[in-house]
Amino acid sequence: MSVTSNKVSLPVIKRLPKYYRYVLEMQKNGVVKVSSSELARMMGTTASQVRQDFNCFGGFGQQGIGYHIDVLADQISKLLFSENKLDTILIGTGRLGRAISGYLTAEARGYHLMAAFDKSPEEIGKTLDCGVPISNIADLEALCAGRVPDVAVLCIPRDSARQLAPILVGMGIKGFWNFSHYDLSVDYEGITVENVHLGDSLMTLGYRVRNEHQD
Amino acid sequence: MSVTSNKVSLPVIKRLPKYYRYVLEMQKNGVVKVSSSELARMMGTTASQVRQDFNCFGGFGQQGIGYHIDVLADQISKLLFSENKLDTILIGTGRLGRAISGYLTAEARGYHLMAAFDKSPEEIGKTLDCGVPISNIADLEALCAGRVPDVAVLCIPRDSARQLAPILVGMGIKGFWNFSHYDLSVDYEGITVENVHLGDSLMTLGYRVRNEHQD
DNA sequence: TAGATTGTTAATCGATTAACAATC
DNA sequence: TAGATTGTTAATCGATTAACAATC
Repeated sequence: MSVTSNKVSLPVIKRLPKYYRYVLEMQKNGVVKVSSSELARMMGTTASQVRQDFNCFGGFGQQGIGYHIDVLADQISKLLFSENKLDTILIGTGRLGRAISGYLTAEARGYHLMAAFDKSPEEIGKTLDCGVPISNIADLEALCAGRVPDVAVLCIPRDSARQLAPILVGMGIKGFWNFSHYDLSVDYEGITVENVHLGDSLMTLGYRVRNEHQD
Repeated sequence: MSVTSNKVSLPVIKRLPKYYRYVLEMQKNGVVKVSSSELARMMGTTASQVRQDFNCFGGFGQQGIGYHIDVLADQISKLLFSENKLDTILIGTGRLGRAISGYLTAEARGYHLMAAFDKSPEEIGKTLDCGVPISNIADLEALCAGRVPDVAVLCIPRDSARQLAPILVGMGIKGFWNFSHYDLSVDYEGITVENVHLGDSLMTLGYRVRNEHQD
């Protein structure tokens, strides 16, 4: 029942939020139990994979019966969200940064935005919609001296991210959600990076649309 | 030299934009050639993989010499961008939609934003920063009758995306860049979807920060 | 020619899928 | 008990890595 701790593979971890969405939806609709094959059809995968995935965490089901939605929802949410929210800082409050900050505070569970930073004098001193003030990026280390953030969200250009990276890593931040065109994960091994490169993603889509759907 | 067309695997395609970034940067810095091992170090992978990847497209290098930066830049850009930009529509002009539209028109190559849609009466009639007017989502099919978009970017809630999906697929749109919490790829096989689920990505990061960096 | 480095085939590794015994 | 469905081991599949001949 508890995490077997034998290091769960990244593909499995990345599927957890998707399981969670489908489970929450079924729960909302009053569904009580689900089989691995039903869940597999929703997920677009196989029943085998569903069972393998859940058994990475000890198994959530009952032989002969299936999976109870409530158990699934409870167990997966325990995996995805801990009791303590992750202290998070936002770096870069441009258009994308602001969209992300709204998302972070309004929709995302498990994160707490403790500060936001920008280098532009026009931005500094303003306040985000969520009430968090925008601080001078120069004061980053001073303002985080009392409490080291768990996670930094980077919405700044490539070169700025590159400059800042050693400072952020040096501060002891362990996780990055990276919208910069800069690959933190390559330069700093050992830290956890979730890259969401909008440009890269668009290029990939373009390639596939052109090459996989020949007109 | 030309694409061997034997269906390139998705992992390879997804690495192309990253290769492209590093190659462009080297080109900017006046670097003339690079070896597979140098490129591998930057990418965080092996020289073998670099050579395997490039050979999916016929091979861009010279034995004994390495890869000419100019050749790489030229070949990879040919793979990633075609002569004709992809006609693109944006659906949902909220905070995230607007950030994406700015990105799409200002920074992303290979795409042309032909129209934007929203259902909110306050939004309809306004104009995005890039000059594209916001149309009523009810007029979607009428406005796209003349030219079917290649790609749709969805920045709307889950339920709206679900309602709209059959219409969009029915219109003949082949590619989706999906910021909704709705998994188009599962319900409509055969279409190309690039999912960029901000929430999922955050959940994954949280799991990894908590479990891979035990304090 | 000798050294370097690619292109390409072979080996390994890991993730997915299949099979089946356990059990509700 | 019989049917259903999980947990788990085995087989397959695909992607990554290693090895080496080709060649600049």
